[in-house]
This record gives sequence, structure tokens and C-alpha cells, in this order.
Amino acid sequence: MKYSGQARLLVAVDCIIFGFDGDNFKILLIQRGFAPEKKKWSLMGGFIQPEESLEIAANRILKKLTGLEGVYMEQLQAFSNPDRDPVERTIAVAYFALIDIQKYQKQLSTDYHAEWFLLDKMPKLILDHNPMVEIAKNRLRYKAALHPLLFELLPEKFTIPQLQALYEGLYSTTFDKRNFSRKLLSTGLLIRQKEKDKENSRKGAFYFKLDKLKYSDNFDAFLKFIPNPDKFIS
Amino acid sequence: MKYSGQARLLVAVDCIIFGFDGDNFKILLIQRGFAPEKKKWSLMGGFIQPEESLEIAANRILKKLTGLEGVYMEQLQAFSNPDRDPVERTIAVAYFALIDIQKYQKQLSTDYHAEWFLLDKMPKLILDHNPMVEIAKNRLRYKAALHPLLFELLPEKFTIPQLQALYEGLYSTTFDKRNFSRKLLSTGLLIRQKEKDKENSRKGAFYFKLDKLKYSDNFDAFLKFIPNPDKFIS
DNA sequence: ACAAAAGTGTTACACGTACACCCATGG
DNA sequence: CCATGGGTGTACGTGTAACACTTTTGT
Repeated sequence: MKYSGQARLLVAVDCIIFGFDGDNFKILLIQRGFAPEKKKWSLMGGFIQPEESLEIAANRILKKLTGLEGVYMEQLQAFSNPDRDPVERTIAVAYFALIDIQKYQKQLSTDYHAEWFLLDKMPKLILDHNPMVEIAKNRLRYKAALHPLLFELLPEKFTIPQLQALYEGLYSTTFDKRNFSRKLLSTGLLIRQKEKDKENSRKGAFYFKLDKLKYSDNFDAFLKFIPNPDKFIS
Repeated sequence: MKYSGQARLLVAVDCIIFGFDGDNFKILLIQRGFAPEKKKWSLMGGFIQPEESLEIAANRILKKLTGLEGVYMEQLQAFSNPDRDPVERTIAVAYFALIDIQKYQKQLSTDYHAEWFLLDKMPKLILDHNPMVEIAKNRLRYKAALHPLLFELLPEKFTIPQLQALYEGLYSTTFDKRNFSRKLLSTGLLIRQKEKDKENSRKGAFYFKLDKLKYSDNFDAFLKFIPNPDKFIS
């Protein structure tokens, strides 16, 4: 049995892949190898298959591009302007993913001509992909102000100064390092390791690991993390 | 030109309609008049038409059921489990709307056998509509803790005790009325009127109106409104 | 010994919360 | 005159933000 007399549409999934390389916030884009808009920059996307959920399709697409599985991913929203794709009416559901760039497993610029771009130096993208990224950036700022989310972008061991650089990158601002580290340590989510990172300073900075158990417990108890979050969220 | 070799799917829009009648938080449901699941309670929904965006479809559906236009409405998320509709594979995009029940213009139980239910005394719904409502409730709690959103559920003129009842209904808790009114008035969003509501008490409670200009300016500057929001958000 | 980044402590202020009494009115 | 709900003020504790100096170590 089927529903009769109703239109059936293409449904695409587009992935907004955020990454952090230790210094900068970045986004992974591909260069389309086929018409229309060949050679133009784009989000990685694809059509949903008949037996897939959107989540599964998004993970399939992410894996195809990065080789990674088990990555933090969240549904952003559906984009449905009837004219958004000139070829054929398509509804796009956007997902955003957070990955540690060190873990990125494929070579850049091979299969899909993929490239990491600084978040604030992005090229023009096809279709409505630019507004998608803007909305995703905003959602990430919103959410990271309230939840301990950005750890997803860091390697297992990281230092407080790295973490601070990450937050400062996302919000394009600077934080007082004393207040920053006190607030973070007061969450009890970080476990100090014995080793130090000696790469980035002479004195060396202690590595920390995330207390995974407390992390999942406290995911929603992290509000008020960014001072004056309203300054940053639109 | 078309994309070839890709599956086309049905896309439905389902509306979660929240309302407040002055005392209680409610949700508007309909009783399906057709098979499958005839007579069972359901969200109001419909299929997207070829020339519509999802937003427009959601507004069309809302108007058909309530007679209302220009209502606060927000995309919740897409639901895409391949088995979610046994008749045919359908992706549903859920929207939630906030309306003042006094403004509801249609008669109950006519065209669609619609009925208002207390939010915590909802019947079992068809398909995956129950989890949709749960997710919507949660999103509303989250968002209302951070933004001055619940005014959408009130008439133009309202009293502080009404407003407090509304918040207490959503969070299933009670607030100290002194702290509540001080915090609200300190936002500067409320303009006190000269008249009082004499219906609900002998002394009468002053009516307030929303300062619409400041409201839109401050929509994102309302964080930290609920004490310990993390207690309420999951 | 010097440069460069890591790490730590104190103080002032704002905000949040708990709490108790008076006011206005209709019956 | 009294019961009912509306409205206000204060004191205390917590959390946030601003701020400067010492430590470590490689060169």
C-alpha cells in the first residue's frame, strides 16, 4: 500500500565538517568534480538511499570523505526552498560534525579534492551552502557556550592553552587565562596527566584527559560557560 | 535536467501545537479520520507540495487546523527512520508552534476532531509522534530558559501571575513570586498597563504588555532566565 | 641572563536566592 | 472583618570578572 497522489522528492544530506588543528578552527570542503557547478567549492553531500535513515546517510558520507566513524555529529536542520537546487527540487538536511584534524585519515585533495579552510576565510560555496555553514557556526557557538562539546575537536590528550585557543577561535575573542582555567578545572571534567607538552613552550604545559564518565553525565550541566553568551549568539 | 538514479521520497510535515489557556499548558491533537490508525490520536500533519517550502507547508497545515496565521513556529527536526511509517517510507519534518488558546478560532472537534490535551496527560499517538512531542517539549524548555519565548503563548495583555503560571507549567515546578517578578521586570521588556485583571483575584493584578521593539532586540539576551536550567534540560 | 609561555591568588561587584510582611478588594 | 491573592524589600552567599606576579626552561 502506498499514499497516492502525493509528490515524491529528492532528499539530500549535507555535512558541515568542523575541525581544529591545534591552532585554528577549520572547515572541510570539497571541489565538485561534476556539473553543474563543477570546480566550485561545496559541502560534502549525497542523496539518502531508500533503506537509510538520515543519520546513517550522514555517517556514510562523512566516512567516505574522512575515513572516520564514531564522530560527534548532530542534525542541524532541513533546507527546503523550492528553488535551492536549480537542477531538480531537493530537500537538504544538514548535519554538522566535529573532528580532530590530526585524526583525519585520508590524503587531502585526492578522491574529492578536499581541503581544510580557515573558518573565516571560506570561499563562496554552491547553492545555499554558505548560509548552511553560517547557521551551523552559530549553532555550534550556542551549544558550546552551554555544553562541554568542543572536546570532540581535540585529541585525547590536550593542554589548557590548546583548549583556550579552541574556544577563542570559535568565538573570535580572547579570554583571561586565569579565569578560563579556573572555570574549566572547577567542572571536575579534566584529569591532569603527568606528562607535559613541550612542543609549544619552554616550560611545557600539562596534558589533560577528559573524564569520560563525568563528561556524559554532565553534558547538560555545563551552562553559563561563556561569559555573556548573548554577546556571541545570534 | 534531473538527477538520475536516485530515490524520491515522501516528505511530511507534522505540527506540534502548544497552547496555554491561562492555567495550563496544553497540546492540540487530532483524531485521524482515515486509515491506517483511524480514530487514533495524532499530530496534525500533511505532505509537502511540489512548490512549497517546509515552512510554508507547516503554516498551511497550522492554518487549516487552527485558522491562525503569523504564529510563532520553529523547525524541530527531521525524523527519518525508514520504518517510521508502515504504509510507505516517509520522512517527517516536525515543527512546533506556540499559540494563545484564546485566539484559537475553530470549534473544537469539528473538521478534524481536534482536542486540547494537558501536556502531561497525553494519549498514545500514532507512529513516532510521541517521541516527537517529547523532543519538542524538551526543546521548548531549553529555549524558554534562554529566550523570552513564552510570551507567544499569552494574549497581548497578561499579568505577572499568569506569566508565572505559564513558566511553572512548562517546567513542572514552582518559583518564588518575588524573585520571579523582579527578574522579569528587570528585563525591561514589560510595560505596565493602567488596568487590572479582576477576574482571578479580589485585589486585581496589573496587566502588562510586551515591549515589542525591545523584545526582538533582546531575543537572544535573555539567557540565565531559569535558575539552574540544567535541572530541567535533558 | 633573558625571552616566552605556563601557572597561580585576591579582591570588588553583580547576581541569585531565601525569606516575611503589608495591601487591596469582594463577599 | 476576614479570606484571598497581589505586590514589595532586605540580607546573605555564590559566582564572575578584573587584575599582576612568579615559575620553568631552552637558547
